[in-house]
Amino acid sequence: MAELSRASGIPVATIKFYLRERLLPAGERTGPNQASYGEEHLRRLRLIRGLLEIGGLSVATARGVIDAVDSELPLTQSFGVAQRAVSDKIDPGDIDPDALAGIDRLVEGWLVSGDNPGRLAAAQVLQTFESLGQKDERSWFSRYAAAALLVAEADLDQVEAQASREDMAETVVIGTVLGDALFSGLRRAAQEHVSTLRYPVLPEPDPTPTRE
Amino acid sequence: MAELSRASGIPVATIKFYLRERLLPAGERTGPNQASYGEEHLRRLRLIRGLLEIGGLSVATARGVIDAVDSELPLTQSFGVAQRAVSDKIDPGDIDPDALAGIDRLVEGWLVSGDNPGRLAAAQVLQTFESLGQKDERSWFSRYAAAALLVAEADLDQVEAQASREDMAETVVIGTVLGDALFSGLRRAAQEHVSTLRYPVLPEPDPTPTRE
DNA sequence: AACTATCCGATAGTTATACTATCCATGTGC
DNA sequence: GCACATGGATAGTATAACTATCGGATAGTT
Repeated sequence: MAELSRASGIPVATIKFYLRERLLPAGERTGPNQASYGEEHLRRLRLIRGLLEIGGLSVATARGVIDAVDSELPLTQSFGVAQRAVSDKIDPGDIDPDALAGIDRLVEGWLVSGDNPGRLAAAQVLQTFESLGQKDERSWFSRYAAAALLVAEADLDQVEAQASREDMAETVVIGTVLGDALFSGLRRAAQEHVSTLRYPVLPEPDPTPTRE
Repeated sequence: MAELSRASGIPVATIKFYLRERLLPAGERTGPNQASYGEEHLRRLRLIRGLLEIGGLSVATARGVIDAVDSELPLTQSFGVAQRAVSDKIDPGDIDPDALAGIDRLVEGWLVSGDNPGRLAAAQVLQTFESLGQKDERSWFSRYAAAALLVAEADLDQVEAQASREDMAETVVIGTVLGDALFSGLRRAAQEHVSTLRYPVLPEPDPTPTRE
């Protein structure tokens, strides 16, 4: 275990904590008080840290996500499980039906079930925007929807490119969790880019007075 | 204050807490122990709840974001301020230079400064994907970059559509924070859509045995 | 065999965050 | 005149994610 700690950079006490929380499977016992850990444990630790630090998941949520990877669910369901695990529960009851209808109009033609957590989350955002009086946000949002579709296609393609079912399931899960972080990072970079393009920094007016 | 609590659905104790934390400006004093709150306070409360609940920000981070709205910064800097407020500090030192280079190649041609928090965050994600052995993720990511660019254009357009500088600043901020939530919601919906398209639910095989 | 170091597992403690509840001195409104 | 609300300050609570310590046992060293 000390070795695992050294290799991963995570303190022993924390590794024990993850074991207790069933995020990390127990090592192979070599004696009543000895166990050995292998490459898979190191890999799993990296996954855990990715989910917690980058994905910002709670330990409980991360356990759900990891269980989904380990489960033998058909792939088509893995997305749903991963999505539900990372989305915090939203009571459809306290979402403005108008906002829900607004989202549905935005994604017209999409095959989305009524309890898709993303649909509810998007409606919540729309509701907040409207209550803040943001104007004409629907056309703004429709461009988000178009981009989301592109990304979703990319996600599915990447999943299909995996060799085995386990690899696919893992890609679904880390794609769902870390994909959010990736996109928001790239969006921030793109915002700076577009902003710089549109409002070029004017050449600093020369502080040296012109000679005359 | 009781009235503000009733109108917003937020307990008085919590409103006091927000006042203490300087998320909410003090009401207009009508006496040494009396103050009145107006529409703007209600609006601000809604903004606060949106940032905390939907955006998932901490109170401290939300204060930074709100200060950015209230500040008189030129708009071009508001994005940077908002981005820095919502991104957790990443030490560029513990990011694999290869991952950074990978992201830079992905966004080749973009005008992005070296310390853009999104660039660092994206590199961190790339690093995690690579350490998990995800294969061929660069081409996957490049499609994210293309989508991010679309969204960033939409963001800037929406900001430009605002009437006043304050409205623009607020749009920058809520767009930065809530836009992440919106996109990930729409992405989840789109994933279900694309997945359903590609793997249609087979018509349930009829459980009734055929007569013969 | 003695001794030291390490291990596992359990338990308890710590820190940070976001509230939430209580007090109290004042002041308002009937 | 007086019950009651208000604002401000202070203290308490709940949860989450670690982190530190302890005890019994075993492994390796000599």
